[in-house]
Amino acid sequence: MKKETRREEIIRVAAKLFKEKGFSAVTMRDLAAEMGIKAASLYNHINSKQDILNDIIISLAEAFTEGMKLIQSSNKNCIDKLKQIIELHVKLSSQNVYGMASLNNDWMHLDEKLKYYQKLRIDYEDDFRSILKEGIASGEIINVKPDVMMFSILTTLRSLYIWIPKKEELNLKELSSTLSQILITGINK
Amino acid sequence: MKKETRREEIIRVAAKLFKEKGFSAVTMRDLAAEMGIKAASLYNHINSKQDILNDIIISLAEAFTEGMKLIQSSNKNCIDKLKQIIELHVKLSSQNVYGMASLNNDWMHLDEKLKYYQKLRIDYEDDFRSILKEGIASGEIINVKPDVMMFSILTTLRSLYIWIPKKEELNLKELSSTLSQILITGINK
DNA sequence: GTCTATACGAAGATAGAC
DNA sequence: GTCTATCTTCGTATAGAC
Repeated sequence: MKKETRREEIIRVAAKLFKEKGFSAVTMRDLAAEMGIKAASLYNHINSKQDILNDIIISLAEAFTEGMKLIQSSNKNCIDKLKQIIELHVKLSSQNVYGMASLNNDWMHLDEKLKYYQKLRIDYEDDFRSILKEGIASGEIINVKPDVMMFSILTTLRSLYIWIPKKEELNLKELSSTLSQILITGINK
Repeated sequence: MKKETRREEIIRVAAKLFKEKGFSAVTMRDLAAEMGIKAASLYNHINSKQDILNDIIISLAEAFTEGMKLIQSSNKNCIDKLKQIIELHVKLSSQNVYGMASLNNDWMHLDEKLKYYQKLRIDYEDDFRSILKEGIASGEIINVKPDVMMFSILTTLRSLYIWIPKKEELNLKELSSTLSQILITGINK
């Protein structure tokens, strides 16, 4: 794999700080200190603090969009598509725990990219809801409000970043299948 | 009901702004403007910006703790206790949508109250987990990792504030029971 | 690629008049 | 209870030397 550029290193470290305190509470001096350099030096690699946030959030949002498009175009049934969505969230969240925090909590601080981000998010949710509605129509899924189902599943998946780093072992395959069981078939006997 | 004091009004308006932009991104000048006064005037009613956050978060966290203690001391079975927890979250979240945002996203900006908040949260999660473990022992609940179950249910409940204000009708009883169905018995047929 | 020096504005908060 | 005026610190960002 390619060596990490200085810019990528800055963005990675920034995401970690953003997760701990949020975008607004992290200063360029904080970030520089964490990198072991002076704040002014950061500007040789990035244009602005905003640019860092844009990069973190948009690249992740696009990864989710791409994953969803792949799942949609598959010929699986709806329950299997849901399982694939769960796997997608587990995979992307575990690969980029810090970025997921910004995606969830700091998207409102995007500037030029805000509209674009919001479109990606709405499209993603529309695709998700479509899968649930198909499942209801085909009889695979219970006929209760798809909005509430989507909200329930998606907020769990979107919060994975909070919780994944706390688990030592972290067998991702196992986590995906446990989550699938809980989210799809429930917890009662 | 008692008339809202100026201090309570400030805290209510602050919580609304904190939900939109986060604690760190809201300035005392923003808050004053929203109140129709000057920033200096705020300090006749509150001691500091920190104080506002403390008030918002701690009062909510204590309400959750109180609710959990009541549920625990009841003689219901575990599934019914879970349903009561869901009702508790729906109730408190709908009563204080803005405060829930701070509770979820800005708790790390607490100062003196941080330790106390963290204790309340950990105790709450311990109580929640105990209920799940009892349910597993009694055969009411499937025998999969209680941590993953708790995470899944609790993150959904903690995110209700994002979603509740978007629903026009908002029949709280109905929302609680739909959520109970989805979270407890799953979504598959 | 990093530094020092610095510009410029905005932050939280206080003093004291009305 | 609110105002104006102000203090002090800290924010992002740039210029130019090394």
